[in-house]
Amino acid sequence: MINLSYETFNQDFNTLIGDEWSCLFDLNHQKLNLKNRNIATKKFKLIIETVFKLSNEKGFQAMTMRDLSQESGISMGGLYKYFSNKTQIVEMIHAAMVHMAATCLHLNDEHSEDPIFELNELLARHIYISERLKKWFYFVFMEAKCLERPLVETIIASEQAMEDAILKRIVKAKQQNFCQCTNPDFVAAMLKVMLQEWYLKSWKYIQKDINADQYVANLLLSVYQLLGVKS
Amino acid sequence: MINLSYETFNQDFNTLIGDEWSCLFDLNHQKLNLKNRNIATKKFKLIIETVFKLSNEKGFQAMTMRDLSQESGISMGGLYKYFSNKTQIVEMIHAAMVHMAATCLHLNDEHSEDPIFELNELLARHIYISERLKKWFYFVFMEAKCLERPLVETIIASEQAMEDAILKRIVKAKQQNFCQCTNPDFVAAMLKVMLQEWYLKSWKYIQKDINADQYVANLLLSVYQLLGVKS
DNA sequence: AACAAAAGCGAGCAAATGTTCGCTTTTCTT
DNA sequence: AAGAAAAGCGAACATTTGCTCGCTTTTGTT
Repeated sequence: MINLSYETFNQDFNTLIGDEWSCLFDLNHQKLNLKNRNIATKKFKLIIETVFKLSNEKGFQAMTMRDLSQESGISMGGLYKYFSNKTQIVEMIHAAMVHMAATCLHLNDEHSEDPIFELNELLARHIYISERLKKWFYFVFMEAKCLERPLVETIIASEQAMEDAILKRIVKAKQQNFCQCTNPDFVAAMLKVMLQEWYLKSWKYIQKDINADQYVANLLLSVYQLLGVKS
Repeated sequence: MINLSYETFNQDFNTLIGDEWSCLFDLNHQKLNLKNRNIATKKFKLIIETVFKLSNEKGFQAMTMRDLSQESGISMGGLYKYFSNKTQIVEMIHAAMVHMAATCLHLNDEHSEDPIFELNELLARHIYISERLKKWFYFVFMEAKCLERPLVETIIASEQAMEDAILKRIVKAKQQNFCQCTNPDFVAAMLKVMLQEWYLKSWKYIQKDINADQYVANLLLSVYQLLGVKS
């Protein structure tokens, strides 16, 4: 029913974007006066992964610059070559994530005739990108409050956009008599929340030994059950 | 199919527990040397509601004691009569919430023969308690990281317990041939996450004018669809 | 090898933050 | 009404925290 797998998605991601850290470099090296791409991407990797680790342990606000310095092994002064202040760390992470997600997740791609197929593909793509950028999604979700108001609203809006995109496909499927769904809004909310579940509770699925492809399979099965898809 | 409503639940809550603020008083007045119940419950209400408000705006960590003082209109010294340090605020809120939830949510009540009915009741009860204690649930979910490790693990464990309780009823229903469910784990995760959705995204449902009872109705409909309940 | 530019360092500064304590005001009992 | 106890106050203190800047080390080019 769907011709995607995490394997192939991940290859696409690699060719399309490369890796997360050079993306960070590309988006920020100008204003930070970073010249050596090789050094800088390595440092970005080290710093941001440490930020993820410490934020995960006690939250971004509670993480001090001294914590970050000690844990990453980079001095205070050294750190500030890679961002100009603490809140900019969150902004950088958010901006890079949005950039990467937008590059490979095409909400408006509707080249199929079958709205159910479109829905499946939308869901699968989102699971795959959040699998690849698991820690980024988790971080942005948990620490969004550190951002400025307008940016927070951007995040809420893009969440809503995903739910709307799901809803749109369900309604379309219903109109075209592909399914019988009496509560499209609720089903859309349910599916969107299960997209978040994948990166918010990833430890649970690692523990259960369920990978992204298996999760997608479960999710698509639920789509059929919830929508009452006619075979 | 289910004889519960938020109306009746709320009445039970009031007779069983009274109100949130006197609960806070009862649990803490000894160690804080608070004598006047009347004054103290009013202050607790004022302080904790302000904590909810400020935490909601920028997070508990980012909220300073001066913010809390200014917004509540209580002096710094005055505040410290109602808790002994900042982290104790989170602990107090958490402890009171657990106490209230445990008092009126009985995970082990299985007096019915019908496991589907039991499942419905479990879900409805949880929606209702999280409706009543909406801000408490939201706060604890968002600020759990401020707590000590063992307490955080308590929270994770109780979340897992809810999912397990749901799963148990699904499996039971399947064994007794009430339904045909091929992915009980996934369905259990889905239902639990929709319980959280109610208090994490409450603004969405206020906006859509969907109340707790309507949400429960939607949820129970999904149970039927996901489990393939035989009529 | 020499030199300039980039990267890295960490003690030190200013501001912010949690908490205290001596004092005043309110409350309640007798 | 008087007095004692509880509640409330806010300036002051010690610590923490984000951040800078003069300096050293590393890197890459000629």
